[in-house]
Amino acid sequence: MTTTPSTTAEAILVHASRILAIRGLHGTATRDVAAAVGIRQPSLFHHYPSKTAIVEALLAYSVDVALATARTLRDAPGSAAARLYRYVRWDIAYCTTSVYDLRGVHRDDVLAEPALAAWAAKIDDLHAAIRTIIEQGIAAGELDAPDPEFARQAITGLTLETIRVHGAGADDEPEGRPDRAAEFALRALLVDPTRLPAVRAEATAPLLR
Amino acid sequence: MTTTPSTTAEAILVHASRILAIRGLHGTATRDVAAAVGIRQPSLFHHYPSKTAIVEALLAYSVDVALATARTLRDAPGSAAARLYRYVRWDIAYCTTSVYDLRGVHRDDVLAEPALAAWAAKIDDLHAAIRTIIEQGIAAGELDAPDPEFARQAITGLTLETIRVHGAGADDEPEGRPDRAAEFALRALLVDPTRLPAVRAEATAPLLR
DNA sequence: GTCTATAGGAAGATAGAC
DNA sequence: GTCTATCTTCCTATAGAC
Repeated sequence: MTTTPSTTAEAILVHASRILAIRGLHGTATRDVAAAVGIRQPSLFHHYPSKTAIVEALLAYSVDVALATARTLRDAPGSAAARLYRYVRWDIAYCTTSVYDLRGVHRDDVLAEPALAAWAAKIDDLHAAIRTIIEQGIAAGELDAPDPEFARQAITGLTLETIRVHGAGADDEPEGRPDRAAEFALRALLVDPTRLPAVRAEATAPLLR
Repeated sequence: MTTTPSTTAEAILVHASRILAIRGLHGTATRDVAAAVGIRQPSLFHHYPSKTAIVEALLAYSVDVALATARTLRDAPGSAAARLYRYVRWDIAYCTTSVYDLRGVHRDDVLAEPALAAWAAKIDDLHAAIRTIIEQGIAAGELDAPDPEFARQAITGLTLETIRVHGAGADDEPEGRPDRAAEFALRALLVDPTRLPAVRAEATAPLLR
């Protein structure tokens, strides 16, 4: 958060993400972004062809890696509970240690924009991969959820709110957040909650290839 | 959702809430609200003095009752786990059975608006009441959470995402949603998860006065 | 209570100088 | 790569007729 961006294009993304997080897509004026960067509004368009392109760059940063990670974990060996723990932990760590404030990027005002429909579809794919991991856990008798899709929604809500609170600037140690969120989700889903330490241990170990 | 509003003022709230849920505060144009209602844009201002006043009416509907309910449950007798279950269940049922689409009302683009700061403060009070119930549960040895504030955030995220998905129009039975969300939260927090049926039974019974 | 007309400003984006 | 100047469109809100 305190790192000075090296290029103007980077600085635009940083400041745009922060304003977007608070004011939303339609409340984020290119003039305000430019002012935060320290340039005039038309200069933005030398770096990005449109306001939408700025948001797409942030979506790419947020969604592409998450989708790849979720699919890797979906197809990885090991217990589904540990893979789910690992994903939640990774996702929150990835978003909360980023230079960008990614709170605003997954909201309906962004994803309902027709020009961004492809990103909404990618997020659907991401959700499907996470749901599959949950279903694997249920099939293996590790997890218990009456409706895997509801469990996925619950984890999404937990994750997004954790990222939101972090972005809003809570001052307690952010180090523990990813693990706390993953533990909360797994405690709610594990058939045998006493397995949580073992699941955490497996999820914290280096990933097998 | 299919009920025809009785008055124009009501119809404005219904349609404004739906557009607000998708497009956000700054993306919700009074022209679009008026068009959905079937009147011209300036006619809105006969019923509400400003666009902000429309949002305030929705915030009042959403927050005032929730705050009163949370404070009542905070001070009510009975186990804290059951009172927490009851709150989550009630909150989701209240929002998902409303004529309004309340997804957009708790978002940062609304609550960061200077004119709506009083409502942001009320939501802080609401969160404090819920956190107190969690702390009561921890003190009583019923609940286990390393950080009560984090547990409160997790429940908020779970609740908001459940309401969001409902508003987005998932077609599965919405009847089960409030209980599923409350069960998810309590399973994650109960020291002894096998007590969940007893907690649910207490939470479903009529509230003592 | 709804309308037309319009004020007054802010938005995204382009043209072209330097 | 950044600037000034500007186009065009969209916004909230007001005035006043019916």
